[in-house]
Amino acid sequence: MKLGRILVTSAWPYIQHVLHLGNLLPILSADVMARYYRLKGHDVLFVSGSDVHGTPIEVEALRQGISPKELTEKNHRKVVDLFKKWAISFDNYTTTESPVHKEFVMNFHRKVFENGYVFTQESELPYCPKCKRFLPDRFVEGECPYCGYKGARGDQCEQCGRLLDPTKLINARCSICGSSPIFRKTIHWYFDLPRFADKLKDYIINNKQFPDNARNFSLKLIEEGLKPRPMTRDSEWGIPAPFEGAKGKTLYVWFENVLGYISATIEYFKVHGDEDRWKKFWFDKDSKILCFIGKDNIPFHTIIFPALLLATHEGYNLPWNVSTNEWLNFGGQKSSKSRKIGIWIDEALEMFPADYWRYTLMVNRPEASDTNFTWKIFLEKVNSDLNDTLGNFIHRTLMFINNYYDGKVPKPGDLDELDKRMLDAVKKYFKEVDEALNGFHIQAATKKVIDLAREGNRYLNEKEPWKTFRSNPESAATTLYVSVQVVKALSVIIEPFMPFASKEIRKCLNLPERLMWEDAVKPLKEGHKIGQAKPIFRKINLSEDDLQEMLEGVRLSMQKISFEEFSKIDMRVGKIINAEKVPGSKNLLKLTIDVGMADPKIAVAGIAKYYRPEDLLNRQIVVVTNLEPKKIFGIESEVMILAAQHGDNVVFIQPEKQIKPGSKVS
RNA sequence: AGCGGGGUGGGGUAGCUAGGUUAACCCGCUGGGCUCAUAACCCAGAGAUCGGUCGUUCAAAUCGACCCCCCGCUACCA
Repeated sequence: MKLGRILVTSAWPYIQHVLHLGNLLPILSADVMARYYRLKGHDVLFVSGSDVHGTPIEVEALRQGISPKELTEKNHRKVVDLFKKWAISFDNYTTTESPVHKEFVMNFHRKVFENGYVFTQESELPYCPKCKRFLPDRFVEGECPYCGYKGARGDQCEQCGRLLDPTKLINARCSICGSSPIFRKTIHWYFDLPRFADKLKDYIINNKQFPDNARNFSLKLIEEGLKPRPMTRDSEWGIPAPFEGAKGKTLYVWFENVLGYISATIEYFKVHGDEDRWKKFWFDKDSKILCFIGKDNIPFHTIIFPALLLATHEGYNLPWNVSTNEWLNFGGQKSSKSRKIGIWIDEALEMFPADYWRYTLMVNRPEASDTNFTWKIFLEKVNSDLNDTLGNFIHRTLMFINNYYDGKVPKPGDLDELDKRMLDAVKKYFKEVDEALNGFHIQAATKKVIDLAREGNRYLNEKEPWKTFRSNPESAATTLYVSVQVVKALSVIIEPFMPFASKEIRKCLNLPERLMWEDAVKPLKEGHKIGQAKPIFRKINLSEDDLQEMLEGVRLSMQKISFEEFSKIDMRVGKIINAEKVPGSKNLLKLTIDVGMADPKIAVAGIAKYYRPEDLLNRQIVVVTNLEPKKIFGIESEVMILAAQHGDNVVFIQPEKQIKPGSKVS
């Protein structure tokens, strides 16, 4: 591909919650490609933003007792901060609440209206009198008329899979408040989608780089016949529908969030000067629009968005490619916040560096079909690929130069067959990664990076410079000269995937932070002084169970409680004044504890396996005094002692010095 | 129910649109080598007749038909 202008976009995450790793896939894929294109020297702009409107967000805000604006601003800030930590190289990450976006969207739809692609139609839709709102189909629940399942939703019964509509449900109720919805007449504005069927078909057929999943699915939809789509909603949280008589209606999110690709471009150049330059991206025919999405977004990007652009008659560029990923499952199941399945992008970074995740996600990127995330795979990728193969190759090369050549790239002698083969391999892999990325085969490209390191390891083993250093110094010098060229190439070609590691390696090589793609194959000169070698990756010496436990720990520690909530827990120092086994139980001790009150308190604690009663007498410990009492083995336990547990080991918490029983712990 | 995608050695994937050498790669396993390096690296080997059946063809994992299984979508859910 010759140098050009490319707008890279990723689907706008709906920020009802923080995203999980699956949600991150399109964003991460877009980042890899944006970084790659920048390295190649293209004129790149990478934009996205938070999708903040719509009913699910209103409902979530209601649940949390805050306004949709507060909820989405809170989540947006959180997500912006996280994307930074994930090294997502957005040029502009904005939101659908941005004034630029709102204004652009309203003007855009006025245009579409003026061009005659919008009409109104009245319909009867479910309305909850108590919540005073119209309900999207999925927010109506009731009994399935076919299988009798009680929790069926107005769009579909999850039990029998049949498509429903809210009028069919028996005993329908509002899933927000539980009262019975009524059906109320309302008017909505519709987009006349069928009029674009032929143009869309041509567009999709002629865009050869569309992946199969997006193309086939879209063509099928067109063949089956497009239907007009309602553009408006009876909802307050959204962008006002800019049509006459549409007071109180907002635009359906899918008719505004995709336009964010344009408004975010406009906003970027507004902020950075050069206000008209956004038009280069959206109207110049040599500019490319490249969208990354998950497979659920296909029709919105291959049909609705292009149709909207066509409806303006203004000659917008349509998406050049819509690179679509399949799903990432967790242990075979879909991510689910409520069922605690999956890993969230904030938790992940509390566990391991971003590059570990970036690599694992890209090398396992679901392209042909859904893939599965398991700890086993994660361990394999990090330990075997990153640490043993890539990290170790770099380290052994740099250590050798540090230790044997005073940290200077040695002067090579004549190249033998193996040397030439190695240098050719660098060029070969460099080219293959290039080709793979150009074809959006990110998974394959990621694998090839490790393959190059593997080639490097093989080369070192065959050349054995640790032997030839004495027997044939010229050969050893050549070997290390060649090896360090491989390291340099790696430092460049891993950058799109692992920007942090790339930077680390550059530092070890004493190279500038910024290099271009082509620099990968430009040799380091002899005599170049490199820096100190240090391991780039660390092995994870944990079992799958350990990792799961770690995740759960991280998850707990991230569930922040307010100081007020914490203050409700009354913890005090107690002194054990009596301890005896609970008759009939294996692991229970009955402890009598002085907590500084008139009467001592009783605690029933499961520590008999770890402590003998006589060892506990007069020991000071920490107890929670205001937990609700609980009967255990017929004994009322009034307080709880604090203990730490790791696997099969349990120890209680003891003050570091003696202190008066009843002293408050905080 | 319809549609889309998938079913490849023990695990994970590629190949399959343009059918043709010993079905590729990673992990794991077995045996060996090396010691520069993060107990890492390298070599060799065992292991799949490519979901099933039928068909097209000189030749099929790759094309066609039917069947079974998994995932997703079916647009007023983002």
